[in-house]
Amino acid sequence: MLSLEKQLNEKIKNIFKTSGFDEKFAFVKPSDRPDLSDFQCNGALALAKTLKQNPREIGQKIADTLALDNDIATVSVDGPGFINIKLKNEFIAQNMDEMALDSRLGCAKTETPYNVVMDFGGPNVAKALHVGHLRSAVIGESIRRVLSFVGHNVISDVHFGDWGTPMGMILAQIIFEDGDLSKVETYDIESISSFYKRANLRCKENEQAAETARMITAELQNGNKEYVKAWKHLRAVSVAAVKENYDELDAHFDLWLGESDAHEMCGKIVKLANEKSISEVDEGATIIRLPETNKPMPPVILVKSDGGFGYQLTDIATIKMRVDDLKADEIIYVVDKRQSLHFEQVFAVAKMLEIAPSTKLEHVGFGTVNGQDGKPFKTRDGGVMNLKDLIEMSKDKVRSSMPKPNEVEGYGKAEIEKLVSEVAMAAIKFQDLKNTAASGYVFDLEDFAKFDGKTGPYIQYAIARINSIIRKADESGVSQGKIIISESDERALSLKLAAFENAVARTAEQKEPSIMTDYAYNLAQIFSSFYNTCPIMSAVDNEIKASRLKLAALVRDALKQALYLLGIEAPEKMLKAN
RNA sequence: GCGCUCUUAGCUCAGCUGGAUAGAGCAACAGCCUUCUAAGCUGUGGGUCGGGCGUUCGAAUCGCCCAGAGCGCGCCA
Repeated sequence: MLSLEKQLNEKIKNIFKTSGFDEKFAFVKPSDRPDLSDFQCNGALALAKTLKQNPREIGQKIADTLALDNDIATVSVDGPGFINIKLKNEFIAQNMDEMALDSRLGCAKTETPYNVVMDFGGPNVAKALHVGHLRSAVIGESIRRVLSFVGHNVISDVHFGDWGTPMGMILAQIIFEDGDLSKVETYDIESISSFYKRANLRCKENEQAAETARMITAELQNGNKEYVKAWKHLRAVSVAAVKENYDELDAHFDLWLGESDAHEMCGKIVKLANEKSISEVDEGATIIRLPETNKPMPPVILVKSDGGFGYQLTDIATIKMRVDDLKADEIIYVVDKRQSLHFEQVFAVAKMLEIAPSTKLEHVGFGTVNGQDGKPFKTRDGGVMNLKDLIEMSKDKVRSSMPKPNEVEGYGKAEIEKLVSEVAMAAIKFQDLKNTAASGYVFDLEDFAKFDGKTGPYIQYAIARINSIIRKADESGVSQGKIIISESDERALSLKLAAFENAVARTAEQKEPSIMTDYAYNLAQIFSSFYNTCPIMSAVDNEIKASRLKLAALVRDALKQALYLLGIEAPEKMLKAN
């Protein structure tokens, strides 16, 4: 089916076409003045500018034709030239009936599906995920779900940080403390992580230690058997730990490749750059200079003076692999926006090397999670907060508001814990996703355990209440019927439902999950008003009862789908302790 | 120094080709549970959209200047 808004746009487009107006202005948007109209078209204003004509006259011409349409209740031209459109209730109702039959809720699949490779997550060996990793995982996963719902073929790759200097630092630290690498394979993630922390400190203070670490890194990359063997263990343990984290976040990765997998290709890229004569050797490093602009554009270091590959080279090589092996039409990096210059450089080199001639490269940068001081968040001891701790904190808060296991029939320990997890994760993810990705936000521990107002649990709660009504309807044999719109809350709710497609489309276009959180919240909010003013099961009129039941079920479907697109679960019931 | 991104209600943030009375949530205050889960609903108060100039019939939105903040700028990733 075509969404209501799209149907309306078709009508307008036809009028523009027959009137000889540029069709690019032929579209409506939900009215800014709900007291005056359901939708407004500002096209006359834009047209007037290009045609140098009176906007009200153009608007009136369009409005007069539109008024003849059977689905339109009233059309008026107001103010400087807004075309205000009010739809007939029957048209909206019929649209809802169609939407209820459509498993995609009015969202047609794209006619031009792409192969999209998504690079998000970005975990590193020996580092547990912390709050800084939250955004990439949560935003990336949401965009992944949205793009694949829209119909693209999305492949996600975690792009594990497993090949840089930190590898040499850890190995060096272990050798420094143990004398050799003989005990490496007995170390778990905690000890590897603590080796890394000590390595970090030591290399900062001691230039000699840093030098040794770089040397070991280079030897590892050149295939030193002893180092490779130890490294394999570090990597395996880290991947296993990180997988657990991502499972809990419900972030899905099709590929678990890492920087190390691009190693061979890195060598080829260096060769290619040399053949094309775009690289040069400077101070012992192999670099590519980029065209001067008005902004600082440092050269890209392919090979460091110690012989190790630079991380930019890894990203460049990975682009080639994604284009060659995965046939990527588009590669999306969901990475901290502080890396924007890095990606600008990498994309520029990819272009110079002609390794991705028809692939769109895009960096979706997100802002940092900041502390009260406006700088990237640090705990009191100067460290970063573990993601696991954040999740536990939120779970504790949820758990304390829940009934104890077996207090509610069918809810033993396992069921309660599942519910606790679903609600806590909803609170955390929604809290993060409701912010525009590009802007950072101030970290407040309390925010991740809030369940009132514009939060994930609020939306889950709306769904749970609808589920409850539907269960009741099933028990008493009441079934859904044709939608009838008579109350203003029914009308408002229907119009919001009709906007689902628009919300999905905008989220996909802008790769901006906050558009979806906003929509989901507004829909849940309008439903809550409806819930209070329009009784369903106790409605006296059977037709109204059947209509409202169907409307409620449709809201549930839309909210569940919206939450799915955000990576959030929708529990059947929301329980609360007395 | 150069560049990028920002500055909207007490706090955290929206604001869809430039448009009509700039919107939410939280916090505050006042109501609503014998009625589909009160994690809810209804209402009230609260903003010279950082400052200035300009473009325009019209600017939170576009341009320039200023002030303030964050981030980035060759061998960490």
